[in-house]
Amino acid sequence: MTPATETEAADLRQVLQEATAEVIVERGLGAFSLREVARRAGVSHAAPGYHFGDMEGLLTALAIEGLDTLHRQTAAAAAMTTDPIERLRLIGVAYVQVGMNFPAHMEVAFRPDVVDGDHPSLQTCGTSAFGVLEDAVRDIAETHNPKLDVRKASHLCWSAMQGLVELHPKLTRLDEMSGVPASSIDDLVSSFTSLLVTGFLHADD
Amino acid sequence: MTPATETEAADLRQVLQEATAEVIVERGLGAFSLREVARRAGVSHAAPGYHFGDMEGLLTALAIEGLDTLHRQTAAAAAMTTDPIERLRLIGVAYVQVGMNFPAHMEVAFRPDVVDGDHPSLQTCGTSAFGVLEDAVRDIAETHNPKLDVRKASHLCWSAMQGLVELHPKLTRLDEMSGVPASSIDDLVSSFTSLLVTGFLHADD
DNA sequence: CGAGATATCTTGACACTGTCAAGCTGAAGT
DNA sequence: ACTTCAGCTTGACAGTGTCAAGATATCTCG
Repeated sequence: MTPATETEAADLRQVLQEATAEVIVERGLGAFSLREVARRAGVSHAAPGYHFGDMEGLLTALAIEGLDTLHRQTAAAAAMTTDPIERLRLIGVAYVQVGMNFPAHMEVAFRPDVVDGDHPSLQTCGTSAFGVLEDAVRDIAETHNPKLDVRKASHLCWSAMQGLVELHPKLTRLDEMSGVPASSIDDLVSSFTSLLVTGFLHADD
Repeated sequence: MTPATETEAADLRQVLQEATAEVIVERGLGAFSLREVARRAGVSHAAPGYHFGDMEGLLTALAIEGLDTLHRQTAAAAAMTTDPIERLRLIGVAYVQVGMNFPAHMEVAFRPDVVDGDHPSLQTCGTSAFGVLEDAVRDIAETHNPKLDVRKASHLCWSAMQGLVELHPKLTRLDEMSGVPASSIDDLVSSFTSLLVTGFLHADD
């Protein structure tokens, strides 16, 4: 109720982003409500708009936070080994773990219909996260196969991981319907990485 | 204004689905409006609800139509060749072309937050579409590498294609920002297929 | 110390929304 | 001719996002 200090205002922005993630996870993005976020944060319905401009601004801030987390966690994973192939696998595991630990953040990160895709920070964070992956693929190319098209191979890796995160619930259901024991997502990441790297090592584009 | 015959009612359902796809493409799914669909179809705001139950029902019908189209077009593509490797590439091209020709259908097809993921037809169409892909991968395993885990390899293919369709706008932008000439999506499909198949041929799980 | 500026809210209004219920109309069935 | 039914329309309601105006506490400056 009382006006906030700068620190309190920053705290409120963080509370609003946490409430946003909570509402997305509980209700689905399709039923997202800015007023519900305000209620959970204990402020009036107009407060989020003051801090973030509008609903798109708030969701964009959440997407930036998500891609920043993705970048930091994939960079940390990459630093855990000097073996380029193992590095790619660890990056994949980190990617999927961020997707599971921050589902709302990652869900909005690739939704041009609800976030501002032109936002500079969103693009910068996305470029940084992609860079970690591309560096790992480049290392593989340098040590095992200089013929590999690093750019395209990096695109394939990201597409595969992004597709896995999004499709995993559906693929799991397909497996269950076929009576096949579903794989854990970590297991799939390792299998995917193995198959992808095998292709990279033998590629002769 | 006048009550419809059964044929006219079916026509209206089709008109509503076409208007739905149009609104999604123009406004984005995040700003989708059922009343706008009704306006474009020239009926009252309650008519879509009568035919489809509610907004989720309408979007689910669109998703089913999309997956059915995907199944039919990937099956047709698969029938165009007897070479298993070329078949997989053609399936990938067909997948991406459906994604580009029916963006609204494919956008809602994987959105559990706006469609009814438990709808039997949605699952049946999804299973059928996946089956075309899995058959192609199985043929590759039988002719080139019996050690290949067909299920996981199929999952990888679908994840990669789905990820490509969704990420292609963002990846294209990353390429342009880096001064790299962006690849066409068909070119990427061919490169992806080549890399994936190379991995499949040499896999020894 | 008081006045003015500023940041950070709140309140209220507006137009739009999805859903539901009641009612209308024409065709089909008895 | 009456009843039933499918396929709508109209109207109401509660919730929504955004905007404008106003309130309040803090900060700055003379």
